[in-house]
Amino acid sequence: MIKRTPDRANAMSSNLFNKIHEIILKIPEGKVATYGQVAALAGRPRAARTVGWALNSHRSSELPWQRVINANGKSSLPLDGKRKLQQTLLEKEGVIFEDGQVNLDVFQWDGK
DNA sequence: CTCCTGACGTCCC
DNA sequence: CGGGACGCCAGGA
Repeated sequence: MIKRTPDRANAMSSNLFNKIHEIILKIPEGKVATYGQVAALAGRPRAARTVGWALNSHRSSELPWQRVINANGKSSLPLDGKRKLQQTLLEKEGVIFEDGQVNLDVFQWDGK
């Protein structure tokens, strides 16, 4: 008899977070993605905030949070210091900041 | 179970 | 163009 393992969700408590993490890791160097974009790829186009929550909650050093910015092409980081750090890291990757903001038309990740 | 908060996004004024 | 308010999703108290 096939036991219907109702604990399917038990396998991964937070599928969403895992997905977000995976997507962010997929962002190529020299490119950036917006919270909304990551959320959309994760399957929750309206969960842009959740993406930010995931990063803030996890803040894994292995996670290139630097490549995740808001739809304005800028950092949503409230801390100016961290914001500067992000800009510096991205510039080192080849992302050009124009007046403190990135040209998404050029550096936004295609998602592929 | 209800209320509050948060690395966002979009509309309105 | 700048500032304010609402909506969405998930977690913690």
